[in-house]
Amino acid sequence: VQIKRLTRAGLPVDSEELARFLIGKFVVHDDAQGRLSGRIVESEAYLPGDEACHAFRGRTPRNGALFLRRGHAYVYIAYGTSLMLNVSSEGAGIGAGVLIRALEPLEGIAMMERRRGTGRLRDLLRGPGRLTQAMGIDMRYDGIDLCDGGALWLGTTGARRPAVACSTRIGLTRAADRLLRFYEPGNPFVSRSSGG
DNA sequence: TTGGCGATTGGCT
DNA sequence: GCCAATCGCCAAT
Repeated sequence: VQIKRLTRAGLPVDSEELARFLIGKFVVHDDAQGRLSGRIVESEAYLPGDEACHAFRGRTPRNGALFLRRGHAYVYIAYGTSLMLNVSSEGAGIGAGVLIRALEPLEGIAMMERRRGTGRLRDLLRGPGRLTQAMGIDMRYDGIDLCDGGALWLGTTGARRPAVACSTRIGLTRAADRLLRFYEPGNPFVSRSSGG
């Protein structure tokens, strides 16, 4: 299967549309030791004016990447242990993003197994903290452009858009009832079969 | 300077 | 399903 780079012009301009659009697309990391890739099966949108969005209280040293024009990586540490990968999703100066919550493994599975310390395929990329660990995505990628030909990028095979279901976002206390989580129904690599 | 609080995970019941 | 571990961030002191 040939994966082609997505350009910025190919990304929807709206955050919620981008979160839907990314289901069925690919995250690719051209690591020094080889290519790692997975198909996006679950995402969440964090919108401008959304209380759950890290950008809600304005720009800070941590969340600066959310304010870059769409198609940049925002990487942060959750709970002191897990790294989260997001794609900035609005114009420059507007803080919003899409969290990548789960991938279906495609390439580099042996390296993912080593990094995760498990041979269970289903546990490699299911969950936002797991997928960054397996793919070798760390804080060095915070703020990088995913559309500039670099080592971390978004791709497509040109396949037909899959079915997409939506639910409430996972793990939130604020704005917990908004239907901004998107996933491919029935896909076993989705972190949970439904939201709240 | 500090303490409360997470966009989670893994282990155990 | 429940719960503790873990630590950087940032609002309030």
